[in-house]
Amino acid sequence: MKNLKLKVARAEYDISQDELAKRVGVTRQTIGMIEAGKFNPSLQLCIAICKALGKTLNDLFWEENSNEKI
Amino acid sequence: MKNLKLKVARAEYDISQDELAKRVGVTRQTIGMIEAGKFNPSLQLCIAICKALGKTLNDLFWEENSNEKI
DNA sequence: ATAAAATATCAAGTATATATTACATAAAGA
DNA sequence: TCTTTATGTAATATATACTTGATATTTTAT
Repeated sequence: MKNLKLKVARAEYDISQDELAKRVGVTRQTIGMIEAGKFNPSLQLCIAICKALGKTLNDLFWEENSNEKI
Repeated sequence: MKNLKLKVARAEYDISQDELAKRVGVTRQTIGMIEAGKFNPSLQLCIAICKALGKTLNDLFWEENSNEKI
């Protein structure tokens, strides 16, 4: 499934996929694939992305509605 | 680095590494390695673990103090 | 309308998460 | 003591995250 939260957070910071990729040490393609929901990033990469965008894991990678707590 | 939060959450539920592993569809060794901090799990596995233990990504996998926001 | 920048996507290669099998240790109970 | 359960760890195998390099399309600016 697409990760729109990531795309939005990147837009808030006004940085390109390429720029974010450089900041977290991966390639532009990897960021593109994550936003497109075409794969399953590692935890460390998710954390690096969150830090680069001033967000937390829950902000960018947690689907509230897929959680049955309430 | 060790993931004590995961070990504690598992203890709260009183389930073994093996039991948690079965619930999330991996092997006991994989859970053991994550708790021991010996590798970098995938996002989907982290999410599955969180759901099995009634926690969120931030609860189990986010290090508050490694975040420079404040 | 054209150029530049950003994104999408693809094929082939490398690195690493995860599985499988196995052995070892410690704790708990019979 | 002997057995069972939980855990740690290691070797080899496989699946897949991620890279590299390339082309194509879309968006934005001039």
